[in-house]
This record gives sequence, structure tokens and C-alpha cells, in this order.
Amino acid sequence: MNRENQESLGRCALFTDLQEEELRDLARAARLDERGAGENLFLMGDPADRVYWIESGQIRLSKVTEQGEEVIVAVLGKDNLFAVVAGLRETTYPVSADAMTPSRLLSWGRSDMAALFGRHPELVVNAMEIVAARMRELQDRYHELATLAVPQRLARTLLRLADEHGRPGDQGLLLDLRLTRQDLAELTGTTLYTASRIVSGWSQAGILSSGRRRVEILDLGALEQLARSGPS
Amino acid sequence: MNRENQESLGRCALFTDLQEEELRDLARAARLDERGAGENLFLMGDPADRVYWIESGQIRLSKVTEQGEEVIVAVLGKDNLFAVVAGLRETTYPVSADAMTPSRLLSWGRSDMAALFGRHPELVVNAMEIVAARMRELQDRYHELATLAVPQRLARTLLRLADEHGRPGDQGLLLDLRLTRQDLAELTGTTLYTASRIVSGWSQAGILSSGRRRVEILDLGALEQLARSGPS
DNA sequence: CGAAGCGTTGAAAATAATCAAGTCATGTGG
DNA sequence: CCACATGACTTGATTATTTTCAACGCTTCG
Repeated sequence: MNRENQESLGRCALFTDLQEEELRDLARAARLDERGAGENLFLMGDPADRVYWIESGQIRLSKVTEQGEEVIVAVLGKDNLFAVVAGLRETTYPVSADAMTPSRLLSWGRSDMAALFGRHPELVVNAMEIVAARMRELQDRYHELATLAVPQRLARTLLRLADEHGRPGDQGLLLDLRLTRQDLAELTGTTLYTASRIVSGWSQAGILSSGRRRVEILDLGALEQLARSGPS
Repeated sequence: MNRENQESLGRCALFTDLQEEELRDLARAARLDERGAGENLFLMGDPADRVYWIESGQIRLSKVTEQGEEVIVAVLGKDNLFAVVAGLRETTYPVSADAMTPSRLLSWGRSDMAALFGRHPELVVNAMEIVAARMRELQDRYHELATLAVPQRLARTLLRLADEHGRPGDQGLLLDLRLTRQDLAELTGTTLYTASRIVSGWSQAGILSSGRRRVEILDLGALEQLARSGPS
């Protein structure tokens, strides 16, 4: 693993306390995983034996029911660590991970991670920090799901995605993701049809510009307003 | 703090690795907090400066929106530790905690906990374990909320409560909690009315016996069936 | 005894899901 | 390079579910 990787790792909250040298060893111990769009990294229920770091691309964490209904738990981009708990305990992954776009990841086996945590107990506190942050976000989303109507939730989903994955587009803030309406629905907890109707409506109103696997936010203020309180 | 408390703490997953002596010191360092039914322990947004252990009673963790809508995140009984993260980092509580019944709790300030974690880094791993388990449960509930109809969710809520707080009752499995229909609704993500209707229906069908702040499960099998797939 | 809190139930309304039938791009193979 | 198959998206009509609003009965407790 090269210097480039090492620099990327320096941006990871888990490893902030590490010395230059340790970081280099870590980069060297990592395995490089590459996945094309739609390819799987691991499935829910698989033994959780590796911790992953996203170098580039987007990873979708999702859960599927017996009935085949899918819910997207998170969409993670560049410079994100996930499956941290795999480094601490022998369990199974609680979600499946798939690449949404071609992605490069670094990963470490549990034994390597466990050894690192043994040498640097303070890193476990960092790991806790990461998990606690995810917990808080999930609690917020749970709360939204329980109390808000679909349009409000969808607005918030878009704002969250914009925050994490937005970049300047032709006329506004473009979501740098190739999300289908189905994906949007699964992120929001609704159906493909309802999501489509709402997106169409907002496009007509000039709030969004949307297309095939593409959403661009034109009027951020209006969207934020919709996120706060449903329309009259 | 006395020997009784010390024994109670021995049952805590966080402290399993501790020596007898450390456990005694821990019990001594603890503060005893008592709360009557409905009394508050801390509010969402308060500085998170104490970690709590439930000696007896039930604690409700909930979130409230600006509009006053409440969602119950968890109902915790005896022998549960919560607000673990307060021992690791300076943050604010992400939820409010209230006693549902008269409760006795032990608590420790952040500095005490931090010192303990410093002496015993392996405890941080235990703490992570506890948080990860909560995370998994929340992910499951999130998934249910997104994909299942109200009756199925309510059935699962009851089964979860029975698992954690059930004890043999007159004719079945009694939930050892004084939950109102409102509480049940907030746990399930629905309204007081819908929850009431469903509980009434199941009582008529002989699956439950319900009353004022009381639910007893008479036909566990039927409830499990309802949790799996909605009625025809 | 009275008030407050908790629970139930009916009727109406709103919301979202479902079903069905399209259109429109996109990219692929002929 | 074009035809076509596929996947993505849209939209209307219908249906189901759930919420909302309103009214009332029963307990429990002060």
C-alpha cells in the first residue's frame, strides 16, 4: 500500500492519534478491494471479519426482510470507515454492503485490527465515537420516520444526501449519486411511486431538477422549508 | 454504597472483567439517585455528565420534537446501564430519561468513569459492545417501522417488551410495566387511537388481556404469528 | 364526591400504497 | 447507425390503512 493510501487514512477519525510510522504499517497491512457498480462487498449475516475504509466511490448499507423488502440504512462516500465493530468482536454483519458506483476500499482483518486496538487502547474510544455518531443519526431518522409525513421525510433525505454528497451542478447543488427513485424510496421509508410523485411535484415547482438517476437541488431554501413543516 | 449494590454491579456487562476490589470501589464512588413515577432524570440536550445503572424500576428514554411529538427510543429495566457514552466524551444527552415507576439508580460522573476506563482499557470494549447491541436493536426497529404495518409492529413491540419485562401473570405473560396506550403508541410509531383499537381487537380475540396501564399476553403463539405476517 | 387521567369507539378525512398502463431514455446487438 | 429491448420514470384510478376529531364511560385518587 502506498503513500497515497496512508494520507487518506490520516483523515480517518479512528486513526487520528496514530504516529506516522503506525499509519504506514496500517496502510501496508491493508487489503485493497475494488468493486464495480452494483457489486456486493458483504451480505447481512456474513461473519464480520473485516473493517472497511472507503478510498473512493459510494457504498450502500442496507437490510432486506424475508419478504424481499429492502431498507437503506446509510449511503457512505469517500473517507468513511464502516463495520468498525468487526475489529472488536466476533459477530456477523447486521447489514449488507454494496457498491453503488465503482469503488476502491481498504480493509483489514479482525486479527490485525484487534492487535492495533491492543497496542492503542485510545483508538477504541475513537471507534466508540464513530459508532455513537451513527447511533445518533439513526435515532434521528427513526424519530423522523415515526413522526413525519412522507414529503417532509423525503425533503430531509435529500438535504442529508446533499450535505454528504452534494457538489455544484449546472444550476444548483447536484447530488453526486446515481440514485433511482427506488433507492430514494428505500432511504425515506416509502414506495417508488410516492417518491416519484413528490419529486415530480417539486421539479414542477422549480425546487428540484430531476432525471434518470439524477437529482439537483435548485432551491435549497424551499427544500429546507419543506423539511421543517409540510406544505399547507 | 453497600454490598448489595456491589453485587448488582457484578451483573453488568460493562464491569465483568473487574476484580472484587475494583467493584467495591466502584460501588463506593457511585451516587444513589431515586425518582418517583414520572420524574425526570435528564433532558435531551443536557450536558451528558453521568453514566447510569438501574438498580430497580423502569426508565423510559425518549425524544421530543419541536412540535411536542414524542417517540420512545427504549424502555429499560433493572440491571441496565445507559448513557455509557457520557463516560467517554463530553457531549449532550441525545434523549431524555424519565422514571416510569419509582426507580433507584446508581450513577457516576464522567471524571470517575474516565479514570476507570483509563485504568482498564478493556472496559471500553465492553462499552462498545453495549452500544453496538443497542445499535442493532435500533436498526431492526427502524427497518420494521419502514416496512411493516401497524398491527405487525405493535405485535413485535409487545413481544420485545415481554422478552425484557415479562413475568408470569394470572393467566399468561404479564408485562411488568405500567404502560399507557399512549406509551405503546410511541413505542410502535402510531397513534394512541390506533394502538387502542388493535389492543381491543386482540383482547376480544383472546390473545391479550388488557386494562388500565396493563397488558397480559394470553396467547403467545398467536401474537408471534401476527408479528410475522398480518392477518388475512 | 368530583376531577383528572385513561381508555374506547364511531364517523369522516387524509394519506399513502397498490395496481395498471403508459412514456421516455439508454445502451446494446444486429 | 439504427432498431429494439430494457430499465427508469411518470401518472391516473382505486383501495386500504391510518389519522384525526369528537364524544363518552370507567377508574383511580385526592
